[in-house]
Amino acid sequence: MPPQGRRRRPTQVDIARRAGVSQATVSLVISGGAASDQIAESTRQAVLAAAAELGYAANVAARSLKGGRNRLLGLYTFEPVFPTDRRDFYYPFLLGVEEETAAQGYDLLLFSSVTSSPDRSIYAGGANRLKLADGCVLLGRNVRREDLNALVHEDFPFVFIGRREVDEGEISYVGADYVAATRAMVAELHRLGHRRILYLRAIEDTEPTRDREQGYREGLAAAGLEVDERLIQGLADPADLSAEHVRHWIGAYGVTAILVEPTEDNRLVDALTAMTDGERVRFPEDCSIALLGEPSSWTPEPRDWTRFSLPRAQMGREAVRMLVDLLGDAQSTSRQVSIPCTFVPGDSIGPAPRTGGANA
Amino acid sequence: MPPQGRRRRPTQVDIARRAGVSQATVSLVISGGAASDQIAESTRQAVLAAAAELGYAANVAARSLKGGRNRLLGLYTFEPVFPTDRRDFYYPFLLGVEEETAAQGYDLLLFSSVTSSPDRSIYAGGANRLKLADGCVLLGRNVRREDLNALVHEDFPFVFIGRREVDEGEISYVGADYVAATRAMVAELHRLGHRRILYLRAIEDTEPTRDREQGYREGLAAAGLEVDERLIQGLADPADLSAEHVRHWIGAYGVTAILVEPTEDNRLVDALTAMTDGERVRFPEDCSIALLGEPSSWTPEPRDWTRFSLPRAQMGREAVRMLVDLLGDAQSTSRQVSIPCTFVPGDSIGPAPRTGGANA
DNA sequence: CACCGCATCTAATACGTATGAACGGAGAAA
DNA sequence: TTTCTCCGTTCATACGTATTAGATGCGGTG
Repeated sequence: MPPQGRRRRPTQVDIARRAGVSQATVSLVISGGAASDQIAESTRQAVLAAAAELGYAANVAARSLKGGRNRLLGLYTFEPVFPTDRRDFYYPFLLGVEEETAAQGYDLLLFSSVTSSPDRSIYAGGANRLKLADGCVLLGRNVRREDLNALVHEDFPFVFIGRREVDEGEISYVGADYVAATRAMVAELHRLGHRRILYLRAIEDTEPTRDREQGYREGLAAAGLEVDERLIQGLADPADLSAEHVRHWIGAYGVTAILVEPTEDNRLVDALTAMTDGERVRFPEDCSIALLGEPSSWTPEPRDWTRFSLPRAQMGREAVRMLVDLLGDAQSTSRQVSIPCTFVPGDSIGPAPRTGGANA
Repeated sequence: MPPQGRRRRPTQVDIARRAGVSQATVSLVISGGAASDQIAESTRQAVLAAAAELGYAANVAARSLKGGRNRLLGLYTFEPVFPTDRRDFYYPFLLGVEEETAAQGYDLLLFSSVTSSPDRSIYAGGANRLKLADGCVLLGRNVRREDLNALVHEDFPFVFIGRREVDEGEISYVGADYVAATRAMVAELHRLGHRRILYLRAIEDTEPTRDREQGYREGLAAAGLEVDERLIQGLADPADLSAEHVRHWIGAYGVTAILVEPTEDNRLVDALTAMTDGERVRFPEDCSIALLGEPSSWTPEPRDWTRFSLPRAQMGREAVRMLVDLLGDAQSTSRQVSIPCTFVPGDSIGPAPRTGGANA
């Protein structure tokens, strides 16, 4: 017992003693729910008064230990969030998540401690800290599959922002419709007369990348173009993208337009800017280029690249709505939603040059 | 009870059964700490093996229930945070708070539900929800004094970002040193030859405003200038600031420089931009002007106003460090820290016009 | 008068972990 | 042989809450 130390937090037992009732009664009154109307109004008032006087606040740990709910939603990011460039990318998601969390009357628990641990597993401390919350929104490109599997296995309610697949069963997610957006981008380029369209994809084989590739293939098919596998190139690091590469592709393959997949940071935009600054390649005069997504919120308008943008805040809101919905559902059947992206015209694509011939 | 329901998470009891020991032994092995070397090596290995096979993960709720603490820190904002302009202002604080929270091995609880409630009292729900966390960082200009008093009264550990005073006792805070920063700004203007310096202060009488005024007075005193009370004007809404006002002050009072207190949004910058866009007043040709602080992170460089900026991320970090320190201290003596601001030279002040005479 | 229904409330227990006290066995000292 | 010590392990309990199965009292009914 702390002799003169910080006062112990009041518990339901304290309230019970003060109000002259039992702890069980206090619990019934406080948690409010179904059985709460079984309580006489006078008793109820007495309990509430005592609680207010003592400044009572329920103990989250105890509540969730018991299996009850504590009106907390968690947010966990698989990426380290401290690099500021990425952070700018994730901020809109956070905004949407927090806004909808508030609207639903929940509080938001940011799992920072887990995030900062050296190995980025949810189970880092030997414990699954996520379970402090009633449910959790997950985020991030580099997912630990084994963690996802474990979560599904444990039947813990969560929603992923971004489409994700998992070996054992279906998971709930709110994804961006990269397939449709990429398909539309190909269609637009085709409308402008482009026939040789290069697709620069990320080297890792994640769902977003697969979706873009599928959209690319579908777009070509819809335009009646054959897929030239040489025009699908893996790009390990966007910073590698150079004027030499572009000139090579134009010369060797007759490429007139490029679709490139951005990373969450601004390496791609930096590389593009570097190319155009020296006038070594001009977009769209030498070659059209469009971004299959939207990188980190570039600061002072480097250039209005043609791209599509995902409604990140909206996705955050939608994910929270889905999660709350999931919490209310005893069956916990998984849900999947894809949200359309917005086409941003920009100024980096233009008509295909007349001289560019059929070079298939 | 789930009849065929999903597999229950393994507990220490499960491990104990499998390894043929007691739950207590498992706990001793798992938690590892001091008493762990009391265990025979063979037993230890058996337990660890069983734990690994079952995929054990400790239950955080149970663990923190036992310990009394959650390892949760709260963050509460007195302002509604949804207007995006303000949000940009508060974001750096959040960044710092979250970073240091993570570094300290805590998780961060954003009190969104309280924030969104119509009356913005901590005690909105009848109970003090802040107590979900072990301690809390508070933020925001428009504080509810009665809430602060109650918190102090309840002996709940918290740290305010920004200097705050309270009737009953001292509270802990991490503030910006507005006094010194404003004093330095006055000194700089004096060095440039200015003698008639107007101070536009917020109309509300909050600590940050009082500190700036004190710095203004101290700065004048240090420069050997008398305080002309007419040169201290209250400004209800920064949007009210107009070219007519400025011209009037120049003409009637011989003002050559203005110090103005910004709000957390961008109304002030908008008003300034509106003035200069029409060339109705030129800064610093017609009049020097400096901002006593830094408004919302203006998007695409409207102009590099002379100002000082507060290290918001650092303040956030410092607040968390202080809070954790507070948690470890049984006495819970209050702590106060003021962090110096950074002078941003900018281009909106210049030498006082020669013609400007002593007009006191 | 026994019985029932009803409205309120309480006793008891479970959740999973940590930990101080207790315990049993083996050897050593008496 | 008895007593003591020490080591490795277990017992028992507490943490704060939610929940279910009763307990209690009371008015009405047959």
